[in-house]
Amino acid sequence: MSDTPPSLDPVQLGAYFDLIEVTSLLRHAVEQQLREAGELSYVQFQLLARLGDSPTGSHRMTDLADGVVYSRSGLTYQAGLLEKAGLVVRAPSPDDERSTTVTITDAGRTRLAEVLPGHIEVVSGLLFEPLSRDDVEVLAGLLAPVRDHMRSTPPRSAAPRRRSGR
Amino acid sequence: MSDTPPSLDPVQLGAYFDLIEVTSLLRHAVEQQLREAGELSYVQFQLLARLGDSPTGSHRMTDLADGVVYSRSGLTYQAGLLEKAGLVVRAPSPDDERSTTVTITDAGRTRLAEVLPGHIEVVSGLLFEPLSRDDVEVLAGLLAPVRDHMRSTPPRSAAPRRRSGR
DNA sequence: TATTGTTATACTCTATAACTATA
DNA sequence: TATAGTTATAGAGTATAACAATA
Repeated sequence: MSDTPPSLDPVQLGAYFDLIEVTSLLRHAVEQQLREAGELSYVQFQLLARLGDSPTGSHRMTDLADGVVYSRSGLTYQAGLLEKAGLVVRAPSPDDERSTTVTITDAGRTRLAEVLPGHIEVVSGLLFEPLSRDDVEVLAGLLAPVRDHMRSTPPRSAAPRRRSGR
Repeated sequence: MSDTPPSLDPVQLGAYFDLIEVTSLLRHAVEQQLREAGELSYVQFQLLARLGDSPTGSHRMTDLADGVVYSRSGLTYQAGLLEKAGLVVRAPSPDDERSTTVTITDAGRTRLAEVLPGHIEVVSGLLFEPLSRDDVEVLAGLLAPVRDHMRSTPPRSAAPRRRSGR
């Protein structure tokens, strides 16, 4: 509580509101598509996509928790659902017995492939339709630094127990 | 399933992912701030802010439901919470007996004022810090048409049949 | 002791459908 | 009949804290 003047000019305010509104609507539409096309929540889709992107098809729980915003117990819950559905498997990590390695299964990849086209279609039709190629490039150029800034600011998933340096 | 080429180029994909990630992190931070500073969920804050912005301090339930994405029952639930907390009042509309008019109370305005500085500080520090004034203007210029487009797209259940040129 | 992950639990939120009442 | 809103209910998702196991 020092010298930060808390105010947003009208342009900032508009950008902020539009950002929230746009992603809210987009998320809503995408979640519906994922649910209908493949019985997946958005978080589950993100996890599957992340695993599918990995060269090994695997990630440690902690890495997934850092990538996806939520808490560890939340990740355990979601990973449990995915495992129950046969889309991933969990196994102790070879190098560190404390860690759990999550790996996407063939069924998981299949499910991902089933869902992806519709997903892309929604995003394409809803988000990118009114944007030219140049627009998209500009947008990407604006968002990347913001993302980096947010990522570098506070550690997320590992909730600091007691005194958290700040 | 034939002529729809569902694909996003790398730039689009990056923009999409960054958009989701950025708003996810932002939302998370903002929700925490709102909760700590004023016992408000984000939806509740949006409702209060919308009412506070109105010249009359009032809106019909339907208008609020249209503004905030969720279902009517969800709005009833949230409005109930706000009313229980004394931040809004509900009354039958004078002109249309079916409608309910929601009005922000003085306590609601006070709460809003308590929460707003911290809210703006979070948004400012997290979203706008890495962006210049020009950047923000460009961003706003990109988001506005997207928002309009999304708002004007009525049903998105299962109508992916459109392939215009690209 | 610190880290990784799980479990138990409690709670918030959202959606669906049935219902009331007004137009 | 159509619209506005509420209620009941059921389910998904998240966070917190306590816990066990490994480093």
